[in-house]
Amino acid sequence: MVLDPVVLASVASPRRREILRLVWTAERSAGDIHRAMPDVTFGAVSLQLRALVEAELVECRQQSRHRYYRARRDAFGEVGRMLEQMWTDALWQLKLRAELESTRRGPRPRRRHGLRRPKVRTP
Amino acid sequence: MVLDPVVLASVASPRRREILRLVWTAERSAGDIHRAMPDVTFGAVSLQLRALVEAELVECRQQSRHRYYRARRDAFGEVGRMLEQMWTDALWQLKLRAELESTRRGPRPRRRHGLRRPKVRTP
DNA sequence: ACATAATTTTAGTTATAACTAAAATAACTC
DNA sequence: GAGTTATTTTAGTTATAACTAAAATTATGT
Repeated sequence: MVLDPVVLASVASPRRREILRLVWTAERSAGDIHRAMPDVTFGAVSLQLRALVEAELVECRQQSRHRYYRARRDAFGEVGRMLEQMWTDALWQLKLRAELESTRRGPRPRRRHGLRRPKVRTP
Repeated sequence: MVLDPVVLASVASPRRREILRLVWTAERSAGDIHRAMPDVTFGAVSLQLRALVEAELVECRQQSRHRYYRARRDAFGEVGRMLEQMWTDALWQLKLRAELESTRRGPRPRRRHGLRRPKVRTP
């Protein structure tokens, strides 16, 4: 099995690597994954999960209201071992945060309409 | 040496992989590289070469009017072996062309000003 | 049937990668 | 120093990845 460009493109994104790390050894629900990534919206996580499923790198199982995702580790070939090795680095989280910050696209999160704090009256 | 995100991002681009293949085992001049890639302008090649040099994955030597580029193979770690393996695949060129087509950005090449064909008079 | 919870989908935004064309630079030749 | 060759740089274009907010969907409990 030769190195697949789809695998390369998928793991080149720090956000997708973050998700892959979470679903690498155990399955996790979408909400669970989102709670581990407080710097993005649920929608953004859902879209990346869809991309990973479409790339056939992650699979999804539905049970009641939840959807559980997990990595298809065998689909990564040698890259899988490299990722695992990467995650043993004590600094990987720090490096990941830095990369996420520096490569961020799209609008920055604004306060959601329904969660706006009520104005505090200054008497 | 752990897997470097810079290496990942660099080799995730099919255009840069194409260049890396050309400068992997021997050094080549910029013009030489461009002649092997007739679907892009010289400028585009030059910019990708600069990106690879800045990522410290390629080095450049100047001699008279030419600049010779070559890959710093040791900087790729395990990914280097994976690329080499990829290039042994009989279909890699075909797959690369397909990927280049499908991921193309920017304006399509237009006929250059100076190379415009003169109008043929229809008497 | 209705409310709630989990998740996806849609429509719109932003930043940027990857290109183009053309101008600029640098080194050589005459 | 004018012309030629090799290459880089600049300014502008285009397509798209990665996001947001909000609406829609789906399943479950009451």
